[in-house]
Amino acid sequence: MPPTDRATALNELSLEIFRLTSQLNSLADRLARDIGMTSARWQLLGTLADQGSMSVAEIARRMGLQRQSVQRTADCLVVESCIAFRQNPRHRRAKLAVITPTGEQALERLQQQHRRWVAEVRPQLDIERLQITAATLREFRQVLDGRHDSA
Amino acid sequence: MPPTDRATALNELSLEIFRLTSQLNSLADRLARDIGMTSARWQLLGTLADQGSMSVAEIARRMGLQRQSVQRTADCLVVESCIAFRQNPRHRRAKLAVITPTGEQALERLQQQHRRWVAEVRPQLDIERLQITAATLREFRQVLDGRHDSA
DNA sequence: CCGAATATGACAGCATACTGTCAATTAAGC
DNA sequence: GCTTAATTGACAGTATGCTGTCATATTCGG
Repeated sequence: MPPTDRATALNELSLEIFRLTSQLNSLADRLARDIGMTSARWQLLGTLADQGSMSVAEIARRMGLQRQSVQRTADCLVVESCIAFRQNPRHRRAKLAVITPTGEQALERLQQQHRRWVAEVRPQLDIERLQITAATLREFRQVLDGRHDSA
Repeated sequence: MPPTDRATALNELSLEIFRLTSQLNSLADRLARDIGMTSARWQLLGTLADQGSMSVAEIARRMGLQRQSVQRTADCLVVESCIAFRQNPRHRRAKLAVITPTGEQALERLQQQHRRWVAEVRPQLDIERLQITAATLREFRQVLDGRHDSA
């Protein structure tokens, strides 16, 4: 197989990933709009719910984003009373983000919306294929991760 | 398989897609930085190169973005003399974007950088798996879309 | 042929990603 | 223990998605 085909395959996959990102963000924004939430804030809230309490830098690493991006989203969530920062016994500067009752309530409603949507699309999805796809993407990402010095 | 697992699988896949989008954009920005280009502009330029000449609205549909987002990126590329708008015989308002010689030159250098990168990661990628993955993602996207076009 | 619906571009505003820089804190090495 | 490096949060600036709205151009139904 000539290198051209390989480049084409990579481009096709990349393009598909970009399109899907738009679709997923759009969907999440739509599901979250009724309760005044957005895709990015929902993602942060969900990550925090999985882990209990984390510093902003930890959340960023977990989500694969820059620290500063997460910081701003977190500040928004604090303003909306969905999360709060409490002192971190292990680090004076890096406070721990925790979900507030208001945040729990919002998340519950978001998850409800999400479950409803999953029920809708369920018949059209082969769950095992999606799992295999996620695993392949994870490997692909790790290849990209190991190449920061290419230029 | 209980619905919880299904939702988890969807979340895992979505998270992976978001992470990969960050990685891919970061990579493209890095490869393009030397020649003063960015990921988004490179993508637009590449799409235009594939198709010859298109209106902004056509490019947007092709890339799965909003018309207005593409318009602004296109305006940047005009300022940088990489593309130009010429009259459209079929539509007085919707002018056709075309690549200028400057744009061709930039694209050639970008593609050179890209080929170099592909050569680097080649040994670590199973091209057929990536193709299968892209196909699965396309189906997934079409479920989200609620339609079945084949872009 | 004409009026309504649709498509398009222009402009404005916003959400959220990025980078860069700085000071404060913690961790690591000698 | 002290110096140096790495981590963290804060702040500023930029890139690029989104939505909303308006005027204009095109297309379509009757």
